[in-house]
Amino acid sequence: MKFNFEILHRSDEHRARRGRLTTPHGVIDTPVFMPVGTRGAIKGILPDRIHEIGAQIVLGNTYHLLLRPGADVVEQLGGLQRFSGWDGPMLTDSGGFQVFSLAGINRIGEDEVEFRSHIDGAKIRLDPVTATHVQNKLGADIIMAFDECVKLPCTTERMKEAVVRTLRWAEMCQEAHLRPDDQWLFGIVQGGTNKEMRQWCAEELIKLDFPGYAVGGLSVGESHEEMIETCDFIVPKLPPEKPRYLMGVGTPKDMVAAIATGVDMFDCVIPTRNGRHGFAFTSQGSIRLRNEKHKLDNGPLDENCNCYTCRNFSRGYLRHLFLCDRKKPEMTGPILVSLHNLAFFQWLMAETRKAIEEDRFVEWAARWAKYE
RNA sequence: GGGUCGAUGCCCGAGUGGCUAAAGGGAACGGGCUGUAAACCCGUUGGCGUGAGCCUACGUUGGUUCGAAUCCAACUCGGCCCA
Repeated sequence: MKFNFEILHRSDEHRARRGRLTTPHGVIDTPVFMPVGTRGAIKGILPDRIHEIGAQIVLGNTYHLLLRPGADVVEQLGGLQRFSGWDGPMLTDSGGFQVFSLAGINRIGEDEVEFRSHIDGAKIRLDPVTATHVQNKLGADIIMAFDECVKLPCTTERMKEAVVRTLRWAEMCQEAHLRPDDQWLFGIVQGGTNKEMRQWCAEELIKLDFPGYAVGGLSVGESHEEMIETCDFIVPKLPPEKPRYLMGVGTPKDMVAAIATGVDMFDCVIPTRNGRHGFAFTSQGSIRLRNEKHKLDNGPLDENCNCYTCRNFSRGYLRHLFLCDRKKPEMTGPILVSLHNLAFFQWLMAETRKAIEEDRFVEWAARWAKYE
């Protein structure tokens, strides 16, 4: 049994689920937060620390790895796990998000997207079949359909166009998929905050019977309330026995609220990016380390955290690492704060799982609704 | 002792009659970051006022002028050169 997903606990009071996802490279407890390692590395963090903080799965990105070093290179160097020194489960994004995030320098055709490489300006073509085959070569346990993520707000016509494309591409990805026994391919529900679009997209994808479903196209500018409202509408319509993944989300508040709608998986660059920028998440709220009030603070980032950073370094020291040269912090600072943030996100998920198991999720979620 | 150059906001430094509360940089302070083109980007930084605006500021004192950081004189301090 290479793959399996089981719900270990649920409650009648809410839709949060405590689950377990089994993959060829290991077991993942859900709800789960997946650190992002776009180019085959989580910026600043070595794999042993990723294990230490309890992360069970990390992300990679098709677009970036396709540009450099190329899917063949990764494949010949043993696949993404061997290549990146991470032996646990992995998930690769399809590059679909780059269609959106690199908007303005790309052309979207019926069945392909042309990018201008951000590295050297060369024209890069990506299509559903290529994106799938690249992900087959990279070898992650979970791979994603190549979708189109539209920037919000947008017209209904534009959204419909993207959903039509996403649906057609989803089927193409499924047909092109070369390793269905080793890699689970997830479909992605698009539709922005438009419920009609969301429902239609979900219904059509469900007909294709993917082993897991993602909700894409959120956290792209809409409010927290709109995002959660959309999840609250669409997540319960996804097959309950399959994993649900809310892509690109999010903040602690976003994630706990989304778990309440039935989401099982998250990924976000926020803990690492913000960590590099001197912004720490803690159980007591967030901290901007550059702020003067931490200058003489000898305490850890988070009294309740047991991560390497919190065990060994004070806020005052971390602040110093960011401010000893404002233009170019001591690299240890970004590394230590990224590590802490990831550890905090793992702690948050572990505690949330426990809260679900112990039937005190509602109370737990209320606490995080007020975060920040 | 003689000559010469200089003294600008927290620091460095531009400006050499009005468009100057004064370029630019540093430093300090603050904000942003949600499937990573991001160890990045953006603000604020004389005082008071929400604001129009008012006040105080370009070493000191005095002068020229409608008007001076900018021109003149003396002085104070500093750099360099000559004795």
